[in-house]
Amino acid sequence: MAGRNNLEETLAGSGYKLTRQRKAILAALATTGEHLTAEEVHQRVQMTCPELNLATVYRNLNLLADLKLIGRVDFGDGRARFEARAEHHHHLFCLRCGRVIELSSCPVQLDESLARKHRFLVTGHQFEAYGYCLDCENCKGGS
Amino acid sequence: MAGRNNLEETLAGSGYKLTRQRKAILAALATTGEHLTAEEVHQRVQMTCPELNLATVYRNLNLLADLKLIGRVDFGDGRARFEARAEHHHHLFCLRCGRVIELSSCPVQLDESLARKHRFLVTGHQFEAYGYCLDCENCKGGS
DNA sequence: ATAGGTGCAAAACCTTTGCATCCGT
DNA sequence: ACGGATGCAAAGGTTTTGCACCTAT
Repeated sequence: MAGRNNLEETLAGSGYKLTRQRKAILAALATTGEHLTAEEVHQRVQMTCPELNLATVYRNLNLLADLKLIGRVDFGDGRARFEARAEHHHHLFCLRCGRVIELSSCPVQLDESLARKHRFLVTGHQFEAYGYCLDCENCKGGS
Repeated sequence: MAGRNNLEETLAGSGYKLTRQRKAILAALATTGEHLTAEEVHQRVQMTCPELNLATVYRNLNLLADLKLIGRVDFGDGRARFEARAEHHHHLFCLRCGRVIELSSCPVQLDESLARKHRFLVTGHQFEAYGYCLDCENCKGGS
């Protein structure tokens, strides 16, 4: 597997230092499948790195996301979320319970005709789908 | 055309008052094809309604968007933007000059198999594409 | 040793809210 | 006249920044 080691090597290889704080942040994301806000990362990191400051969490989450070592997601609720998976992918977000389902394939069809028609070079996109997971869909009408 | 009149009637018909401020805000959006932040709406409205407060702009943009009388867009830069077009549609956003191109068709293919596979009811989605418009693409390498 | 990283506190930024007053119906 | 709407100011929440000190290399 190309796990944490790969991340750490890449980080160090880019001229960035491998600090205790960065290890803790990477570990917090790597050991959960969830999509954490900076605040949540900060909370989880308290256990292994109690003095780690929230500003440092922000600085590092942004750095790691810019380096594409982690992923940054926007569920439209006004705060950024971060996840271990760095590759391009999308999510189904439950509006009721907040559950997140990862999509393995990208449902966006950006063909060349679109680019030609609008004379626009698409370099990336962001897509998130909203709705209700099975559990929440069932009790939507109920209670 | 079902223009401003329609909007005003819908608003009044929903039990909401048709104030000078709301007229000005609707007019500001209707007379531009752009996607304005609350701050930008506030600026443009100064001409016709100098005392209109920014808080009122926020209250009304949110109300109008909730009533689906205007559209709310998120380009991922941390602030909401609003536009006259209320129907579901998407954009190409130029990362260099900020130009926005409206897409007439939705390039997202959310078929039923996806819902079935993940046992998820998709009620909406948000999608924006990023890249470079023709002008910016040309001078990207150059200067 | 040195450049980069961190902690702390303060500020920036966008947005919302409480309350007294005002205005559309 | 009534209830919703507004203006003002203050606060809320997230994220960034300045600076002195610290630390990985």
